[in-house]
Amino acid sequence: MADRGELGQRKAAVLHTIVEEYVRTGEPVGSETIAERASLGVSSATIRNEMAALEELGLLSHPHTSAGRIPTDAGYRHYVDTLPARGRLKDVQRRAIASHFAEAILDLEEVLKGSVMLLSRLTQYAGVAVPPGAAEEQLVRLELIDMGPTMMVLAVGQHGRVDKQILDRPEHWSAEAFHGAQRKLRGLQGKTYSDSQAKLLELAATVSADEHDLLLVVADVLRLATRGDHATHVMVGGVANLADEAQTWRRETLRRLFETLEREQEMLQVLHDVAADDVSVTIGAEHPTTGGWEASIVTAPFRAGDVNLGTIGIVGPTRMDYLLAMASVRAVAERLSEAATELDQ
Amino acid sequence: MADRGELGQRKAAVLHTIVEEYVRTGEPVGSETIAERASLGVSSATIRNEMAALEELGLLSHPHTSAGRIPTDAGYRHYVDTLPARGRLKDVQRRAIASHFAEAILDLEEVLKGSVMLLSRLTQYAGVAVPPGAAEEQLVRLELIDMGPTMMVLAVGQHGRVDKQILDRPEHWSAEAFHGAQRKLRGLQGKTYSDSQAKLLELAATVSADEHDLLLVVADVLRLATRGDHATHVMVGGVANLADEAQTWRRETLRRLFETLEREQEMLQVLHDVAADDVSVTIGAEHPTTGGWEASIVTAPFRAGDVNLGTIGIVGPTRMDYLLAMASVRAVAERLSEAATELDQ
DNA sequence: CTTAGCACTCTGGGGATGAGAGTGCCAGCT
DNA sequence: AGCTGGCACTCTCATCCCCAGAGTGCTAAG
Repeated sequence: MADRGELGQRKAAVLHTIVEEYVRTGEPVGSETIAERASLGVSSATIRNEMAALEELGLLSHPHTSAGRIPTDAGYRHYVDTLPARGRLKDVQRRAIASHFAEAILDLEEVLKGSVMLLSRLTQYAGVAVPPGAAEEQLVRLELIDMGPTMMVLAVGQHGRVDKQILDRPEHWSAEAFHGAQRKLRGLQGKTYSDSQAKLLELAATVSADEHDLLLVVADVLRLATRGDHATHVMVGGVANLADEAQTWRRETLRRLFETLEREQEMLQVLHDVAADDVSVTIGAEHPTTGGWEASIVTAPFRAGDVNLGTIGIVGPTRMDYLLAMASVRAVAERLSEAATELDQ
Repeated sequence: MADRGELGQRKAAVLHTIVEEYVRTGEPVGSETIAERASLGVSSATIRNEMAALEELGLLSHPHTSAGRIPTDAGYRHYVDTLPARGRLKDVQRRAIASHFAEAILDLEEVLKGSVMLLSRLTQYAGVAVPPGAAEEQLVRLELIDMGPTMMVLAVGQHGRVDKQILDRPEHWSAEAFHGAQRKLRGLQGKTYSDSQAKLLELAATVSADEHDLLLVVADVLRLATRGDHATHVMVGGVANLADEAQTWRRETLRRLFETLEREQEMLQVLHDVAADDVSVTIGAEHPTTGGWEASIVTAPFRAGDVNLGTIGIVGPTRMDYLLAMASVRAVAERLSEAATELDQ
């Protein structure tokens, strides 16, 4: 067996057992328990020495003298980083995932919503997702619609994305400018969002001032749609799980957690910060925002081919079943990537 | 002063004082307190007699022998029904509402979302809303878009509503049928959703089988859009307020409350059940669903002219500041109606 | 009908206590 | 040198008791 981290094999084993036991029961774990559970062939006294050392290293903590140990954030971190194997989901869970992805995918957004709920059911935590930006998606419709006193910019993407924005008509309004703009927009159908946006800025320079304004407004709608980091809806689902009795959060912490989950901008920021190439785990105070709520985040990106589309994951207590969470998020993200890749062709 | 309900003036006054005091402090209210607060000119002994009678009537209850009284659901009901006057909002609150509706309304859906959050901030409870169905809205676009292996039905309403649905192509697919359908749909622009739906069913009878299928699919999308009771998104906002420490809910109750708030269908059902012409209050067990969570719902419809569009309101604990809640909901619903009416022209 | 007075009830906080869990350390063993 | 049994020590938590305080319900008198 290889060394785990820099701890030495036995310390690592002790740490792992403590994390798993604590996650399972919610009670601080004593040396006896570990001596029984982890088959290390040493007595509880030896375990006690190891635990003292682990506490010295900042990986464990002591609620009080005569209680067992609980992992610190750093302890969880070490545990997660030295997990010997990927978690395997149970058959029920695999079936749940399979059946969720069984039908042909029509609308990625719908599937994503469903996946968030699926993750929340699998893990009993809250599911979150950042849907794809539209940059490389092709436009199948791009319209400026006259709605009497207002106008609507409407963009429809190849994969079913629809962006709309309703705006006041610009002050300088003329039917010719409007029709001119409409015609130019029609010419952009088939191009990608970002190409169209660039093209619009170009075109805007060549036309009348009135039409110029209109085209810029449309360009701005496209800009917002392409930026994954703004004005996107963060999807959140299954938050009721966080209010479960099993969770140890105090009311005030729970409240702040819910508040953040509701603030899309803040959640986007958090999810953006924790994004990584593979399954990523952020534990408690590792992120300034989550530090305030004793929560951990497990996310993974999903892709179409090689391009990252978005992020999906879960939010739960630091005392989390990381193996389950990581396996679930990984599995769902993979299926989602397959689905998105297929859709992309 | 008129009789309040069938209780007699003094009993009603005692009940009102108990409700207000209990809502304010969260503590059971004793006879002394009432004798001081309600200036009835009688002693606490008399109040005690009245309280015993009110308890007999099922309007008050006793946590234990030597505690004060707290209102039952029926007690709150009587209180709400015999409120002497409409609540007046404080200046800050009126200003918050005014400033929220200060800008010209462009997109009713956006305004509605904002209004839900506004209500949740005003009352410190959770805001909810059922957005309008589309029945009487005019279609400004109705399209069938070829998206390769799938197709999208896209409907855009006069007031900014956008409905989309992505579907598999029907088995019997032909370019002619598709173009035929597209042409017919274009002819429906300017009509209302429900007229268009009816017209589509008519048209479907007169065309080829392939085209028939396409038109029916579109008709079904319109049908869903017009039904306020299905496939609509219930808007929910400010749920974090419900997790506040001041709320007395047990964890399990809180959890069930959140669960229901997340289930759109169930919330739609509840909000549909409690809907009324004016501000409506549903207290605790008065509704089977809310009975389970010791919560009350205050809602009001909003209208454009005379037609009901949707419902907006709040969900909070039965121990709620009903005066504030009703005044806030009423004020926001009124402003919303004004805005919607203006938009309608 | 109202009220003062009073006995009674129940809660909740404040010790006190003891069992139990778990630690830390030491001395002896391998 | 590392492991272990043994043991004293510490701290929590549940329990019990007790009492003050709040509030009631009833009675008898105004």
